[in-house]
Amino acid sequence: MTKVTIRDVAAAAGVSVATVSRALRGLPSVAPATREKVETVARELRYVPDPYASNLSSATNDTIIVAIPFTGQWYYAQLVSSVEAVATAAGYDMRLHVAGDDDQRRHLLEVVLPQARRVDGVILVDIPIDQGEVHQLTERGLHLVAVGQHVDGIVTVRIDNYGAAFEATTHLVDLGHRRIGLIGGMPDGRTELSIPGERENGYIAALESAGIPVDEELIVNGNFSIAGGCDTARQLLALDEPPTALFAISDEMAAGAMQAARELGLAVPGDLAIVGFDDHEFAGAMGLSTVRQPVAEQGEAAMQALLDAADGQPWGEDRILEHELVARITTDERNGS
Amino acid sequence: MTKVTIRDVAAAAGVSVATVSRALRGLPSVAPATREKVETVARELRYVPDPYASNLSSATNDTIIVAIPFTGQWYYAQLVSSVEAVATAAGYDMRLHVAGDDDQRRHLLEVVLPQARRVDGVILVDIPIDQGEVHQLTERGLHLVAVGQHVDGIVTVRIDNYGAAFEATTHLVDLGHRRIGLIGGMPDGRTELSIPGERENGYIAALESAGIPVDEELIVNGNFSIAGGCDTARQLLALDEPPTALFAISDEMAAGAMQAARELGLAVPGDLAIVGFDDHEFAGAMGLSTVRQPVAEQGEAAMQALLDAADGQPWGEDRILEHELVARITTDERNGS
DNA sequence: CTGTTAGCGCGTTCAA
DNA sequence: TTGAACGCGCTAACAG
Repeated sequence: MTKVTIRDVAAAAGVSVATVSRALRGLPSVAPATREKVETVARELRYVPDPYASNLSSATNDTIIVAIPFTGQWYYAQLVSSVEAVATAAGYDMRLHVAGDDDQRRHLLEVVLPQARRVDGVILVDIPIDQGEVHQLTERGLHLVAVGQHVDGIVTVRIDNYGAAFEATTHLVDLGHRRIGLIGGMPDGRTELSIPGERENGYIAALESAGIPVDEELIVNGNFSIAGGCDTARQLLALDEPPTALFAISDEMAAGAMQAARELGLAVPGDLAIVGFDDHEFAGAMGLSTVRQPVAEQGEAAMQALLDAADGQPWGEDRILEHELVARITTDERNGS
Repeated sequence: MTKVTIRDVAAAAGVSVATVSRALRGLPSVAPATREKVETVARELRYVPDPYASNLSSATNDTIIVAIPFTGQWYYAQLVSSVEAVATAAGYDMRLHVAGDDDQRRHLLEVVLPQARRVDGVILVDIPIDQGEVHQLTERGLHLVAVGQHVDGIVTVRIDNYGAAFEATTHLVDLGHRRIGLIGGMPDGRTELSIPGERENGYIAALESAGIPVDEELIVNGNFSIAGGCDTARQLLALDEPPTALFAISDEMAAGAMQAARELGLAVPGDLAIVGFDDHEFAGAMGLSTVRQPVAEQGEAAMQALLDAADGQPWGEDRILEHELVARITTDERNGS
């Protein structure tokens, strides 16, 4: 790695390093001829500033951290990828941090972030945080944005999980179902996510507003995985009075439920209707009815909110994006197969 | 962001900054008592070294770049995630670079990487690179590792794509199929990936070794997407003499094919058998027969190869990992539905 | 074993 | 408009 430094450029251009620095960053007070000379030389020498050195001396950082609970899941991958696009376009570096269980969460919020150097913003995706922690971090000058679940005191980008679950359940009710199972619950190792609860409340409210009694037996925990969805669906379908429809609060779990139905020889939607949540890229191919949430838009909005905050704009209300019920084959009444 | 520097620690501990640096990094020549004192003070002050400053002065970097053609795809997300785990454990920072089309690829290889500062290794995932470019980069001191497709002169981690495709096709032949369509081709905007060709060759060889003539009409380009798989499957099934089985060289395309079959009212595997490639997380739930390739292992092996290279070990042969045919419902002869 | 002296490569004062 | 000097926070070389 031969390295061409700002000094080499200065020498070759016959000016001082300060002038090179100014010229290359487009600062005003540089004679046009000088600037052009410097730019030419820099290009010839293939000079690129060392970001470490430059950040070190300028005390700016232009780096943000995105914290997610899990890696490898479609939803988080999409989200991160959309944040990254906006961040890169704005000249920011993005770093990823995974904080799944409560220990990791605490470590992130109380060790990594408070001590983080060269970081000016954090996007917390489905990461619970209490007011004391919020205070500690904002006082340190960190800008915070939450995605997914609401956090008091900081900008939150999310959808209406309650309303979306209400619509999904009502869709099943409208098809005539009265025994509707809910595959909900927390991902493994988590206990304090609010999103599953919000969706469960939407489910319950929809049943109540349709005059259908809520049966606790029909509410199970599928831990947000395909395998979990499969297991819990099997369990629900083994009940004395099994459900005729299932609402899974993630498409992974819905896919698992479809697998369980197939293994049990049940026709979907003939014997069992299924609705998922997210509109995973595979949902269309599987014919899975689901609630679409705008994943990339949430990532973009979150990064934009961070940029606004860094720009000195005060935080406003939660930014609530639109969801949409997408009815496909797994709830198609004309399709009995 | 109040910042506590090494000087604060030195002052509080009553020693010099050099001693603090040595003590905290576990270097040998430090008195046990001094070390303990320094460590205590550092902990109380919540001191963490600034990585930028430390890299700047040590001229080490401990950063690698992973280059992938696309973002958001399951295969690449898994791979990156597994590289990241090994990199983090080894104390390396990982940066991600997306180089999809040929312009981006050229920009990466001829601008970003040659000029990259503070980077000591690159993992190229399905990124073609010619010998001149390899030379230019290795001469600059960069360690290179390829994943997916073979590259002359550098360590490559991959599977036997030819053999895997041969097995998948033979599986269909063994089930009695003689008209077998291939959904292959390049992802949108790419022209020089070798993997699709290798799999296509495996397909052709399997047919020939079974004495089945190769029909060019049955070989189509699904550009590695769900939508592409759906479109091309529709196209194949509309032929005068349509195939009774399809081999798609990615699970996404296979899923698209399943969707097309359903829309056309064809039973799978009764009317149409389907085999995919990758063993995507959704393949099990869909009952899709496929070729499993060890995704995470490839990422781990690649990062390990990079560490070995940084350690001065010479590159050896290609590291070829095992694949495995996973027969599920879409090729189950007992299942006519 | 420890402290002092030099930088790493850059941005940012000040004078000039 | 330009340049010299200083400092960012840390590690490396040398003394002692």
